[in-house]
Formats: sequence, structure tokens, C-alpha cells
Amino acid sequence: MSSLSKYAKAIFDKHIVMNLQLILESEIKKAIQNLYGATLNEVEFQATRKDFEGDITVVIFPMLRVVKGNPVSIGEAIGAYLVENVAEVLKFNVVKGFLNLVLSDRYYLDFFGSVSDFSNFGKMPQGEDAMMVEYSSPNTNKPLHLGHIRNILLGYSVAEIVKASGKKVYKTQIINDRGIHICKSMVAWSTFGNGETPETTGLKGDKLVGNYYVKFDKVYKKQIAELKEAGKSEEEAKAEAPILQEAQQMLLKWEAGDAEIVALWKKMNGWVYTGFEKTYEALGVDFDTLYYESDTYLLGKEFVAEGLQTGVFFKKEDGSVWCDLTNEGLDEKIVLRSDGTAVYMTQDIGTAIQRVKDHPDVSGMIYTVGNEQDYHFKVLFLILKKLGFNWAKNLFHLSYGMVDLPSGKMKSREGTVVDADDLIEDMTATAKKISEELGKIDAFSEEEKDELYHTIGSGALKYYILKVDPKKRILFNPEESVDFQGNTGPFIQYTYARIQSILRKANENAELGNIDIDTLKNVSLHLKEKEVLKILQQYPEVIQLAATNYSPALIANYTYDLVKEFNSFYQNVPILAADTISEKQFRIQLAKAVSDVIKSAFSLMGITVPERM
RNA sequence: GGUCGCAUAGCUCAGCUGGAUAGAGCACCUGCCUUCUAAGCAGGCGGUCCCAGGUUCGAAUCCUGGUGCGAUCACCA
Repeated sequence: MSSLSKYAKAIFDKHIVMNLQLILESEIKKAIQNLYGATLNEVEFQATRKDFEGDITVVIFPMLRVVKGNPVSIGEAIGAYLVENVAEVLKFNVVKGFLNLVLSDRYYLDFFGSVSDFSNFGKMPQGEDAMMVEYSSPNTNKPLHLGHIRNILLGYSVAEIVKASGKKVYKTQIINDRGIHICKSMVAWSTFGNGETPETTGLKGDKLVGNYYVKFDKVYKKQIAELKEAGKSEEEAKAEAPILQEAQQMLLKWEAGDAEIVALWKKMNGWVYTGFEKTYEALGVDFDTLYYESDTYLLGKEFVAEGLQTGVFFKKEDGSVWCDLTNEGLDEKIVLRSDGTAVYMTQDIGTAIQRVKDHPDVSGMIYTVGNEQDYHFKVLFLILKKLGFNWAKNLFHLSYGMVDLPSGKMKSREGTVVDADDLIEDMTATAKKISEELGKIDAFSEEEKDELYHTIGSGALKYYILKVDPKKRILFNPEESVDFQGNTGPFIQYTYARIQSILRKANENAELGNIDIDTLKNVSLHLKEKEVLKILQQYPEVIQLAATNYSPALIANYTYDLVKEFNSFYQNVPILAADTISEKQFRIQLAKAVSDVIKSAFSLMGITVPERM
């Protein structure tokens, strides 16, 4: 158990219960002062291991620096002192240099009674300080795939977590809506499309456009082969292929504002956006504000010009503009081409500045982008600092590992991608299959069933992806379906549904009434109850930890621990059939609290929970 | 080659600021549905924490050097 963050402390202060760890720390310091005349700066705590009796453990070893003596006898002395002076400490034992403290039930019950609403437990009120979280930066020439799914789920979840940790959050994306890749789809469509539309083909807009991106590549490769046969070198062939030149012509026309080309661009991008909308909806994510590359690259150019004046950048003989980062241990980086056109970096400079202009309360930004762009963001952040923006010190690249297939990297042009919509559909189908086999929801309407399948299927997928540490790469094998048992989304959803079932029954019998402190006083805790309470108590701290580490995986692991402990309680301790009324009431409330926290934690991962399953 | 990241059970992953005998799930094996949903519970099997040094009372964790895998070092994004 790490020391509680100041946020968690604030939560406990708000409720009558003082954080015990703080009390223990100061009492232990007093004990050392009284017993040995020494001054202790810090006390190290950790959760007591399961195989020893106790709830919280004080590590004695670090004290040996200021107190000379045998760790066991020091532990004994502190333990005796605490039992004497701290009401919550019932008894203790010392194993080697570890002082295990057994806490009173009363301490845990006071904690439980002090939280009036577990559905908001651990979430801090939103402050003035705003963060902007960027995720899902799609190109508008092809549909979203599994790689985007990780990006989207991760970014969304981190945004929710940061929000819960007490910051205002704007969710945004940068849409790469211009450039040669878009023109490729446009050329292919106008040449081979025969006026096809999403309406005439019944295809999702992004799929339709993606097909023409693939078509372009096919034709391009064929033309290269033909040119090589006619005696051209590989390089010449690649540069001279007519369809590529056509795309390049189109880009020039687009930049010149050619009305016909711009109209085509708008039409095809419109199809793609409609398609993306559907995918985002299926994933249950949203955005507060959108940015388009076509809108921000010009602002980037302005600031490059300004930086050139102030000496942040320099111009080479050919007219290209660079930033010298050799003092920072990096290379020189281009920020404007010799022909004056913008590069990726130019646009990103512009976008960042635009965002803060539009949202003056933004004091930092989080970019959810794959780790292949680590270098790019290192450079971007440095440049923004050099340009003198004070928010530049609060920029963070949420860098995540690639999602690879057993066959290697996914490539859109070669059709070796796991399509986002297909994957969600597959997961839903698997959920359906399993649900039907179990046959528990035969009473559901067709509509309710479909909703449930989607809840479970997408829950399985989201949990599967989010439970992994973001910086690690994921190897995804489409042949082996995502699990629905063990450490999975459906397992946790199932626990939630079982609790709801109990609550419904309790409600029918009017046993759900608010628990009062007097009832709690008469309860003596079962070991399993105590374990569940211990984990519940950690939730506020886990949110803060997940926020500072930008890691939904911490929320996932926490939820799993909570659910595992609860299931053990559920299976071993009767709830509705408890011996006494006060026990029954308490256990119902405990179950409810657990389900509230499950729902809350899952919402931080963008996962919904079913009432029955 | 330079830089950055990763390496823990057969597989997928936890392991917080260094602390006790390194933990889960899947798979495999045993039990448990006439009591609240068995997508569950209880238990078993399974480890040279990549290797070698170092710091420390104590290292999977920190440092150095290797090895392996990945990324990056474009007037691509």
C-alpha cells in the first residue's frame, strides 16, 4: 500500500474518518521519539501479505538508520505502543522486520458508513485547469482498424480518468483530411468509380473510399510493372506512373482551390465522416471539439515565419526552414519545405497553438499516438517550448505499443488489417453464441438481447485491450477469440449483473433501505467482508494513480481485484440469507457499493454494464 | 550504426516510491449447482523474473555492460 495521495486524503477528511495511515505515521514517530529518542522522517507501510495475520504492515528496516537495535524488538515495542495509543489497532505480530497490525472492524465500518454514495466515490470535482486529450487521428482515405481501436479506447479512457481525477477535459481529434493519400482515393474513384456512392452500393462511406484507395494501389503497382518492362528503372517507374502523376496533379489543384476538385474532396470526405461516426458510435466514444489539418496548417506556417524572425528557426540556401536541435541531443528538423509547403510538423505546431487559442483554459495536452512517433513528439514539444509557449511544458505524448498480428504488421493497402467494424461485430457474435449456449436470457426481447450482446462483446474487446500496459505492444490473434472467462470484461460484467439480481430481490422485500450507523455498530465483520472493504477503500487512490500514469490498465487491474474478492465473498457468505437483519442489511449495502464501483470504474474505461446477463 | 522502448509460468498479463515464500487468468488436473445467476467458487500442477556485474541490511524493481525483439533516425504522415 503506497502512501495516500493528497487527493485521497482530502476525500477522507471530508468524511469524518481521518486517514488511519496518517494517524499511524504520526503515532509511530512519537513512539520512536519516546522509546528511543530518535526522529523518524518517514514510515513505510504496505498491505499485509495474505499468509500473515493483519491488515496493514509497517516495515521496520528503514528505521534502523536512525534507531540502532534488533528489528524484531523494535517492531514489538512499536506494536505495543500502537495497541496502547491507537484505538483502531487491535493487536499486532512481528515477523522478521515486519510489524503486522490488525485493525478493528470499527475502522472499516466507519469508512464504509462515511461514504454516502459509492457511485461518485473517488471522483474529484472538476477544477479550473483543463487538459486537452487528442485521440483517434484518422486519415480520411480508409476505414478504421484494430490499431485505431487501441488508440481510440486508450485516449477515451485516459480522458475519462483525468476528468475523474479532478481536471476539466476536452476530447479532440486531428483529422488528416488533406494530402496526397486522400487524392489517391479521389483519383481512383473518379476514374473507376462509375459514380458509385454509399447509397448505391450499400457500403459504409469509409469502406467505399477505402476500396478506392486499395484500387489506386493495385493500378499503381501494375503501371510500375509495365513501365519497368518497357525499360524504366524502379525509381523512374515509381515516379512516372500515370496514376500517381494524376494524384499529384490533383493535390496541386486542391491546394489552388480548384472548385471541382474541392467539391469532390468534400463529397468523399463527407462519406468517410459518416462512416467514422458509425464506428465511434459502436465504440461508444465521443469528442468535444474537432480539428482538421486543412484548417491548421496555415497557422503553423505563420508561426514558422515568426520563429524565423526570432531566431528559433533558420533558413537553408534552398529556402527550406529548419530547427536546430543539436544542443538538445537531437538532429536538425525541417519545419517547412523548400517550395514553401507545410510538413507534418508545421501542421502540428499550428494545431497546438490553435487549440489553446480556442480554449484558453487549456494548460496542457495529451496526444494519444503510437510509439512509432516518439521522436516526432519529442521534437514537437521542444519546438513549442522554444517558441515560448508556457503550456508547452505540460504536453504529454501518450505513446502506446503497436497492435501486431501473428503475420506481422497490419497494412491497409495490402488488406492485412483487422477492420474495426468487423471486429466489433465478431465480438458481438461471440457474445451471442455464448449467451445462447448458457440460455439465461431467454425471456429477453430481441432488442434487449441485441443490446446485451453488444454490451458484452464490446466490453470483452475493450477490457482485453485496456488491461494491457499502454506502452507494451499487443499481439492480436484473430484466430483465437478474446476470452470471456477469468480476467475479462464479461467476468466483471457478470459480477455486476449478479449483484443487481440481489438488489432487485432485496428491493422487492423492501430490504434496500439506507443503512444507518447504528446498524453498522452491531455488525462484526466476516473476513471476506473486510477484504472487500479494504479494496473498496483504495479506489480514490487508484484513480489518481491511473491519472498521473495515464494508464487505464491500473483501473482494469483494480476492478479485477475487487471483483475477484467480491466473488469469493459472494460464494462463501450468504447475503439475503444472512443470520441477522443487520448482517443482511450490511451485506446488501456492501454488494451495492461494489457494484457502484464496478460501474464507475468501467465507465472510466468506456465499458457499460448489464443489469442481467 | 546512433537514439528510444520492451523482455516475469507452455500462452496472455499483474507486480505501486527497492521489502516477507514473485502473483492472476487461459490451458491441464480435482472437487462444488434441492440456498442469492457455475461467464462462478475452492484447490492442484507450473518460474534460472533474458544474461553478467554493481549499489543495498534487502533487487523482478535502481545503475553499468551485454543478448534478443520492436520502433525511429525522410523536403512521408
